[in-house]
Amino acid sequence: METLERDTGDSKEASSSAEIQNSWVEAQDSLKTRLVTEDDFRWQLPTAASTAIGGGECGVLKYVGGVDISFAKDDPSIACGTLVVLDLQTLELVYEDYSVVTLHIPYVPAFLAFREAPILLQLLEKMKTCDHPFYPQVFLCIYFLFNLLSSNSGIVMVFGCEQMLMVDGNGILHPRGKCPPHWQTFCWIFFPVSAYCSSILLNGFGLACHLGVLANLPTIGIGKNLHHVDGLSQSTVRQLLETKGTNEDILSLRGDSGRTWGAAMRSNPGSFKPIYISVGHRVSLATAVKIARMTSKYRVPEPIRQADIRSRDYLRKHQSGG
DNA sequence: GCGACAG
DNA sequence: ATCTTGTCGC
Repeated sequence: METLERDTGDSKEASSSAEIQNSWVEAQDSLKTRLVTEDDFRWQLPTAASTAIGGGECGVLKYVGGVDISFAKDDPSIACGTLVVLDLQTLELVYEDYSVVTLHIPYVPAFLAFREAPILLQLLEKMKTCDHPFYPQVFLCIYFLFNLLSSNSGIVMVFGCEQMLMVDGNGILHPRGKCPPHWQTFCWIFFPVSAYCSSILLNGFGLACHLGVLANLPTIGIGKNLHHVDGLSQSTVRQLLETKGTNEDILSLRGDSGRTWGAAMRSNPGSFKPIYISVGHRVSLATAVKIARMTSKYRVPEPIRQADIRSRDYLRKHQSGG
């Protein structure tokens, strides 16, 4: 039987892939109970008025982070994790950091986070421990206290109150939330209380959710391809976009069950290859779409695109020639 | 039973 | 995720 290696401190245990996947499912379910799928942050999105005044006031979202991972062409186990932070107004880069590591966990569809989250969390931790000029220092102390009092995760994140993170990968648009058609409606009518509890568990839990919960950060998930779920497929989405014509560039991703998993957005009216936006953590879909739109110069929003490009460049420069 | 399956 | 050439268009 195929086995995967698992690091448990000093000793390495070999477990069957089925066992490991079961433990991954448990971990996802447990983290999922802490997931917040509505707006839960202190800042506001910049408006025309706030930018006219200058955009420097407290409370207006000023920075957007982006994370991505690239891989070496010769050795797929060598990876470069990247964290960038862009100014939301100018889309200029204000921070970048890289970490080249060897990955031992394979990519398994629906369990991407177990492969990629550790390296990305490490970059976020590192940023937390260093002071950076664009950090709102006042919030930093308050937020730190708040985290100390309320945190039940092992990671206390101080990212400031005016930032959020875009993740290359999905949020709740993820297959573990799959449910039979009309099951949800049935439950809401006859068992409203348990349905409320289930509605939490029915969410998928992709990389963006995983990172958001562990780092206690607002996150949104950006997929460049669709992870098929609840009857949704790339061809379905393209057909729907075609029937919508050029009037609308945004499409709500409603599955067979009636559940909305996210949104498909195309930057160009003529392009039928959209990006897939979904809620990560502490951000509603409406807000996620707004932020994706205001950071999109090209098909892929800038935070993700910059992380993507720079990650590949960094790996190229540092694997050959030093 | 078989295929599909983010990065 | 990565390997890949040119080509068409702003």
